[in-house]
Amino acid sequence: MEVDLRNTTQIKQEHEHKEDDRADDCKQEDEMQFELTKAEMGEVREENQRLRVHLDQIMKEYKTLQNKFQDIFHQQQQQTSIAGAIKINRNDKQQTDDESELVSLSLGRTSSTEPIKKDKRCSSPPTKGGEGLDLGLECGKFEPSSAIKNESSVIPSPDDSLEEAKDETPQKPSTPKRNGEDQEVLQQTPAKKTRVSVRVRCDTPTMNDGCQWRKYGQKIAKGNPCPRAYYRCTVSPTCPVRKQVQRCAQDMSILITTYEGTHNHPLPVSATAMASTTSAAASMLTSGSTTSTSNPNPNTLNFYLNNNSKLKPIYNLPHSSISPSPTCPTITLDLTSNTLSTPSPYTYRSPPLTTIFPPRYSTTNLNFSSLESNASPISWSSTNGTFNYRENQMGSLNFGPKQPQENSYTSFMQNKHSLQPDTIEAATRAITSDPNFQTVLQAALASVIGGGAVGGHGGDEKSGQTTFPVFSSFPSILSNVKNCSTTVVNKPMGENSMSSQGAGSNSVLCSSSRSKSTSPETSRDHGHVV
DNA sequence: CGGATTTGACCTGCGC
DNA sequence: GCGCAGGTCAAATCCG
Repeated sequence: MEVDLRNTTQIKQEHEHKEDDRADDCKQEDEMQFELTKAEMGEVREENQRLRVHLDQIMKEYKTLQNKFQDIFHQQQQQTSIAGAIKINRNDKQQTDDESELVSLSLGRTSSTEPIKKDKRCSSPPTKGGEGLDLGLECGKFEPSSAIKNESSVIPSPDDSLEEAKDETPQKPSTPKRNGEDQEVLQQTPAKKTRVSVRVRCDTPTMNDGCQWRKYGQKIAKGNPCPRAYYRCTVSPTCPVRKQVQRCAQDMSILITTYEGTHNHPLPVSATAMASTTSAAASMLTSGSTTSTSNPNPNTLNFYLNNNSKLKPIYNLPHSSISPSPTCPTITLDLTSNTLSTPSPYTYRSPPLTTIFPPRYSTTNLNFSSLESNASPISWSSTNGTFNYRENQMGSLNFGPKQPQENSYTSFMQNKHSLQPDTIEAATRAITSDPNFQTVLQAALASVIGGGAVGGHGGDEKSGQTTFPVFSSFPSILSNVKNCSTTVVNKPMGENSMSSQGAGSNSVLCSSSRSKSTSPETSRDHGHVV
């Protein structure tokens, strides 16, 4: 019994001892943990500090570039006004008149064979051209600050409601004063409807853009034997988005779909690419920068896509008949490209890229190249993430003008040969840093890349994560584009509904060094994206 | 039978 | 003010 008691005591003591030890261990562990956390916090704080410094530096650079660009632009304005006047007098009058009412996003070369029809409605007097500037893509003067101001409206989100205000509180298109002073007022009260028109070769009655539509009317438009159909978005009963579908009078195989409004509801994944594109394009109209009065045709921005040494028009000039009236600024995304075959002499001709990249995505040159300018293109190097003068290479973005008088981008680029390379680089950086520009670019790319999903069997995208090479140094673009494009980048484009097109059709070959090799056949129909 | 489409009527804006 | 053209409405019709 005594032994037992002693044993018990002993055990008790040992137990207590152990508990003490454990407590000590715990204490030490806690202390260590605390120290570790402290150290980590210190590191984080340091990192924070570094980032802050970095941010300050970036902001500083941004401000400098902004000022620099404005200076450059002012110089360009003077030059352009002279050069533009000469050009207009020579042979560009028609186009000037037509394009003044339209914004054209041309990821690809402008069609040279499709005549630009002169429409009564679109041939407006010069004063009305200025009208278009106010709410259109006013690139005559590219002001990052104003772009930042409107940044929120530029981000192409399916839920973004660019025109919600317009649609929910219908306003009669008043006749506001169209001068620079009223710019802000106009932006706040978007009286004009912004439309995004998509031209695409399509055999089906409508193109599958991923949304649900209900037809509510049909009309034979004058000058076009093909009826125009009117559709409403039925995904949400309150959705203000409408679209018009019409065959092109000149080419019945071309389907012209005009979108109006912005979806006020979540969209199916398959619809996001188109929605992003239209939304972003529209936002370029509504959130436009301030106007250059000296730019006779500032509403046109052309995006050229260089594909395998051939410039492929992804977005090009619309037939002016599509633009219904000056009160409705229209962006036309032209995905019909087979009319063009001759590459621009100013475009870098890349070697047969199939030897370098998988055939399906053999190259990724977004070429904003000049058709008229003799200047070499400015390119954005994917290797160092900057724009480089006369350094056009595979996987680069080349921005250039089609017409010298078109907008600030183009007018700026058109005369770029007279500028110093470093100046150009600074300016291009400034341009590309603009949220509007990035948004439209990303949306356009998303549309191009993601077209298979939208145009074909919507909604069967895969969740592959393929980084578009050209974005590797454009984190902001990349991050946004990822949302709508990467899911479709890997999609075999042959699946889309446009695969019926001939070999001469627009083939946007999105190169990706990381993409898995696919059959050459699947590389053909990349361009038909909607 | 319910939802989608068709189609003629009506409304509105714009040019003359 | 009138006519024209584009856009929308809503009843009729179609279709699954």
